[in-house]
Amino acid sequence: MGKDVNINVSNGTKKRGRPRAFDGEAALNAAVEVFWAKGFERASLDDLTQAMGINRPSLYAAFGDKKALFVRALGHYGLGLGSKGIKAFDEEPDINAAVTAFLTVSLQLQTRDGDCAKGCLISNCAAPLSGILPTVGDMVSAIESSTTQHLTQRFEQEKAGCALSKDFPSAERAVLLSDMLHAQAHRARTGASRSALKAQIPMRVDAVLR
Amino acid sequence: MGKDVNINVSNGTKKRGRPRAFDGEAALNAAVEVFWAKGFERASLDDLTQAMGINRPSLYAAFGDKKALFVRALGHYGLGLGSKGIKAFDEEPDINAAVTAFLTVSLQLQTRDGDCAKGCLISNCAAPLSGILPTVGDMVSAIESSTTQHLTQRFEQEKAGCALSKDFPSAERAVLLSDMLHAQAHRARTGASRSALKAQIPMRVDAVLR
DNA sequence: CAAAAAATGTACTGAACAGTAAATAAATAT
DNA sequence: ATATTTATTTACTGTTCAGTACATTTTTTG
Repeated sequence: MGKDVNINVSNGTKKRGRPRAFDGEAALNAAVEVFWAKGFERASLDDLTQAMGINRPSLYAAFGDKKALFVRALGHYGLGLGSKGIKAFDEEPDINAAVTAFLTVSLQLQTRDGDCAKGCLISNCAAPLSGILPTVGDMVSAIESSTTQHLTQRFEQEKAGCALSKDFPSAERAVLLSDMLHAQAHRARTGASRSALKAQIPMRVDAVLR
Repeated sequence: MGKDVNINVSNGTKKRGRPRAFDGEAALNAAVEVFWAKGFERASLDDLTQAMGINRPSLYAAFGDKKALFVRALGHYGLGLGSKGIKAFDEEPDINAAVTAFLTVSLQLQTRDGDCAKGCLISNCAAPLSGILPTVGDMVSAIESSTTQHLTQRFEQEKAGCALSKDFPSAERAVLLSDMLHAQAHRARTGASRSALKAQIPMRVDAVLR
């Protein structure tokens, strides 16, 4: 298979030993899908190794045990798919359009086509584990407070630019917008259709921006 | 043990056979606690039977299998603990106080003292199972749409009584209030303190009532 | 061309788990 | 009294699962 040369990116020297036959990022993407669809407990190692296209010892060597893999998958999701909403938010110059884009892009993810998992890996799979795998609870809190801070900063900028009134409670509304995201994920998980949730976005935007 | 007489409540005639040595409602309450704390998959039958104070065959005879027990526990929670918020809502004549009470009483439940489970059995344990145990998804939807309808009716009454403006979008705001409940549960589950969440209640009430 | 290092493939292990069989106990019905 | 019905007790069954031992393959180092 692998006719590649092992390159250690940090200093350019070649790595000893047999090279990996799989792409770590692609494997993580596959793990995300499995955990997202089945949750932590129901995702068996057979499910994971099959989806990731690697065998068990490779998984353990690369990622540690199942809990560590879940943590890696969660972080990968937070930086990848899970951040698409906030990126869309950043790209909209108008604050109303930005909040709308945040919810709309997130909704696309929460109600994907096909038989893939609905909802959100963080809200629906990781959060329920909070009391059980302590690392997971801390990670969820960290991801969310980071998002909230980011939203708060943007609201403060808009106040400076007079797009929002001077007494706009930025931090509170950032929490509220984050709550809207979780609520949307909850509805998507429990079967609400994309069109039904899309119709609710103006109401949610209004709740955030007054 | 049981020196009781078997009474069939429906017609007063005595029931054949050995009487049950346990109280079905108390057993369900115990099952609720176990599922709430551990989730469906991590709650083992040893956990359940120990907490419920019955042995395995009695559990299977009384409730069916583990899935059926979860469904029963979920329904029991929905009618019992899970409805305390809506009851508090109904008892407050002022609409602002009612919405506040709805969130406050729910928060007590979501952040109980001791080492018991935080959050909500519906939001944090049942909803994640939606795609996996179809019955559960349908039950969650049913419980929530019932709550939303109830809230909507009250809002409409308040409009008739002029406590809310004529153009108040009752149905939308009922959904929004239900969303606030889920968001609070999510925060509680992931470690937010009761006092921190209590401080956010006025903001959430404001989002619902304008 | 060895020797060392690192990854892969196969097959296994011990534990935990959901569900059940069979015997026993406690009540009512005739 | 005896039979019938229903619940409890104990012990078991077959399966699934996370994690690992061991041999093999592929690479770099000397």
